[in-house]
Amino acid sequence: MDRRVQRTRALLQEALLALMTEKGYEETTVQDIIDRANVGRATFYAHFADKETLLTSRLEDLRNMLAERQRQSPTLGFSLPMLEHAHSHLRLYQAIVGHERGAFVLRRIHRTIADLALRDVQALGFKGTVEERHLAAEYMAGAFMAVLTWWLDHGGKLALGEVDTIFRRLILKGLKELT
Amino acid sequence: MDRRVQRTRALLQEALLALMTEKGYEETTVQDIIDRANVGRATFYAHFADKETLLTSRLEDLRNMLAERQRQSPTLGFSLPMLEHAHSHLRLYQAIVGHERGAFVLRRIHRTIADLALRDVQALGFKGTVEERHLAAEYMAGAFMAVLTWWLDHGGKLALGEVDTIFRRLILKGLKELT
Amino acid sequence: MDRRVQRTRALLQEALLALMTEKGYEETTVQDIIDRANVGRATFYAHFADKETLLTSRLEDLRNMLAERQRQSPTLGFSLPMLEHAHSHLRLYQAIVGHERGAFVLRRIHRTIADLALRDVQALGFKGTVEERHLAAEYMAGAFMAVLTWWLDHGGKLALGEVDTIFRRLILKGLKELT
Amino acid sequence: MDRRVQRTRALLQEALLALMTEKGYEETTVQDIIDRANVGRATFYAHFADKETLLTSRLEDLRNMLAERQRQSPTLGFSLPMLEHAHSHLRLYQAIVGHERGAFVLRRIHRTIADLALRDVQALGFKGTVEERHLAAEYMAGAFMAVLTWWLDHGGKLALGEVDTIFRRLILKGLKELT
DNA sequence: TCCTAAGCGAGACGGTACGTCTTGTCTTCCA
DNA sequence: TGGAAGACAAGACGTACCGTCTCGCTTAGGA
Repeated sequence: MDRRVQRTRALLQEALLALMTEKGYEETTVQDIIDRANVGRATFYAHFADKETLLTSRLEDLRNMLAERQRQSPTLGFSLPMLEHAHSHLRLYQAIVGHERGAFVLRRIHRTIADLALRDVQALGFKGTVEERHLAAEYMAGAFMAVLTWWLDHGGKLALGEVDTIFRRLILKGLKELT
Repeated sequence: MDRRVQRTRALLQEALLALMTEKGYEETTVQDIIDRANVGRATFYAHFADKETLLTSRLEDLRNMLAERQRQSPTLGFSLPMLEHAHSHLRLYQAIVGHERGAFVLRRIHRTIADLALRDVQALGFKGTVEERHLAAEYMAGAFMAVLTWWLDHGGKLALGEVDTIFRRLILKGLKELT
Repeated sequence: MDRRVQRTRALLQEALLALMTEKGYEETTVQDIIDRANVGRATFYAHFADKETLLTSRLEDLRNMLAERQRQSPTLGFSLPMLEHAHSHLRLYQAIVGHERGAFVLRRIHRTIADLALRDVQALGFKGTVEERHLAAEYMAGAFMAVLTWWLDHGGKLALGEVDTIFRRLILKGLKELT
Repeated sequence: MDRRVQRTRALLQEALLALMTEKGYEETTVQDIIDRANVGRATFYAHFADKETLLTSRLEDLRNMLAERQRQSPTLGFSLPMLEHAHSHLRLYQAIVGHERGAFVLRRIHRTIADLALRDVQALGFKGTVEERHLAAEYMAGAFMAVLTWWLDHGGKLALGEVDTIFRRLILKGLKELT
C-alpha cells in the first residue's frame, strides 16, 4: 500500500489523540482533526467513515497489544499491560475519564477488556453455563474499569504494581477481607 | 410555585423517557421532545438548560428513591431497588444499554450507585484510608453496573432475586468460588 | 372610564417614545416597553394590539395637531407646525431618521402630511384630474419629508423659519432658480 | 472564484426577489429563501450576513446600472432608467410600495437616487454651499420617490415618458404652473 | 362604608425565526 | 492524478420575541 496512506492515517490518529487530551473526545470536531493533521476534509473521509471509526482504529492497536501480552501471562493478563498503557499515555487517559461525555470511549475499552477476560475465564476452566461465563467476564471488566478509572482520577500516583495487586485481590477474594 | 410549571416539567421528563426508549438518548433531539410534550421551544429552555439537564432532573429522582430505600436496608441496599427500578422500566433501560452512545447515561447511574456504595462502606466500618474506601465504592459500583448491564442485555429474564444474589456473592467473595 | 386606564396608556406611549429615542423603533421590543412602563404584559395587549398600534396612537395626536394648525393658515400650513414639532422633540426625530429601519415611521408621517397636502391642493383650486391632485399631494409630502429629514440629519441647526422658507421656494418654484 | 459560488448567490438573490414579490420583504423569512433556492441554511449565512445584506447585494446592482446610465445622459439621468427598471419588475416594485413595512427598501433606493442626484447637482453648477447642494439632492430624491411610488400605486398605467416628463416639470418649475 | 367587578403585575406558555455549528458529500484546482 | 481547500445540503442547537393565557392582588365606584 502507498506509503503516503500510512502517513495520512497516522497523522489523523495522532491529531485525534492530541485533541482528545486537550478537549475530550466528544468536544473534538472533524474540522479540528483535519486542521491539526493538515489534511483535506475529503481525505479524512477517504480513510475513515467518521470520527468514531478513527477512534476505533486506534483502539484496535490497543486491543492487539493487550491480546499479545495476555498470551504471555494468562491469568488476568490484561491488567498489568492495560495499566502500563494508561500510565504511558496518562494525560490522554485522564482526559478520557475526566470528560463525562467520554464515557463512550471507556465503554469501548470495557468491551476490549471483557473479551480478553472471557478468554481468561475459558482458560481457567470456570464451572457454570456459557451465560455465567459471560457474566463473569463482564463483572471482571466492570470491576477493572472501576479500579482503572479511580486510579486515573487520583493522578495515577499509586504504583502500577500496587494497583494491579489491589485489583487481583478484589476480583478474586471480593470485599470481605476489607471489613 | 405555579401548578403549570410542575405539569410542564413532568411532560418534558416523560417525553424524554419515552423517546429514549424508542430511539435512544443521543438520537433524541430537543425538537422531538417538545413535539412529544406539546410544549414550546422557549418553554423547554426556560425549565432546562439543555437535554442533558432534563435527563439529570430525572436521575435525581432515581437517586432520591435509591437513597431512601437504602436507608431501610443498609448492606448493598442499592442493589435490589435499582434492579427493581430497571425491571419496571425494562424497555427504557434496555434502550440505554443498547445504544453505544448512551454510555453517558450509565456513567451517571454509576455515579449515583458509587455515592450510595460509599455510605455502605462507611457504615460497615471498612478498614483502610479514605482513598481505599472510595476505591472500594467505585469497585462496587463498577461491578454492579456490569451485572446490571449484563442482565439487561439478556432481556432481564433471570429473576430479580437471583441477580441480586449473584451480585452479592461476586462482590463479597470474588470470583474464586466459581473456579 | 377608569382613571387608571388613561394613566396606563400614557405610561406606555411615553415609554415607547423614550425607547425610540434611545434605540430606535424596530430595536425596541414589547418587553422593553412594559419594563420601562412598569406594566404587565397582558396589560399592554389589553390596550394596544401590538407595538405598531401603540405608535399609531401617538401619531394620531400629531395628525390632529397638524390638522388643527393647518385650518388656521392654509397654504402649506403643515410645514411650520411639523417643523416645530420635530424641533421640540429633536432627539426623538433624529433617532427616527437615524435608524435605517425606522423608515417605517417616516412613511407614516409621510401619509399624514400627504393627507394634509391634499386638502391644500383642493383648497388652492388646482387644475387637472383627481389623480393629478393626488400626485401633487404625494410630491409635496415627499419633498417636505426630504427637507425635514435633511434638516434633522444636520442637527436641526438651521432656523425653523429658514427651513420653512426653503421648502416653500423649492416646492413652488422648483430647482430652477438655484442654477 | 468558484463557479458554484456565483450560482448560489444568484439563486439566493432570485429567491429573495420572487418571495418579496409574493409576500413582501419583512414577511419573507430566511427559511423561505433557502427553501426556494434549494440551498442549505449554513450556505446562506456563508454568503450573506443576513436577509438585509442579501437585499443590499441586489440594490448594489441597481445602483451600478443607474450610475452607468446616468453617465450617458446627465441631467436627471437617473429618472428614466429607474422608471424603466421599476416597470420591467413591476410586480416586485408594487409589492415593495404596497407593504408598509417595506418602507425600508424604498429608503435604500432613495439613498441611491440621492447620491446620483448629487452628481447631477455638481455637474449642473448649482450655486450655494455644499450643504445646500446636499439639500437639493435630497429634495430631488424625495420628490422622485414620491412620483415613483404614486406611479406604482396606480398600477404603472401612465406611460414611462409621461411620468418622466411630469417629474422633470415638477422638480424644475415647482407646483406653480399647476395652479 | 362595604364589596365586587375591573384593572393590573407578574410571568408561564406555544409558536416561530434567528444566526451558529457540525456532519458527510461533492467539486475545483493546483502541484 | 491525487489530495488540500473548501463549497454545499441537511438539520440541531440555544436565544429572542411575539401574542395569548392564567394567576392573585389592588382598587375603584355603585350599593
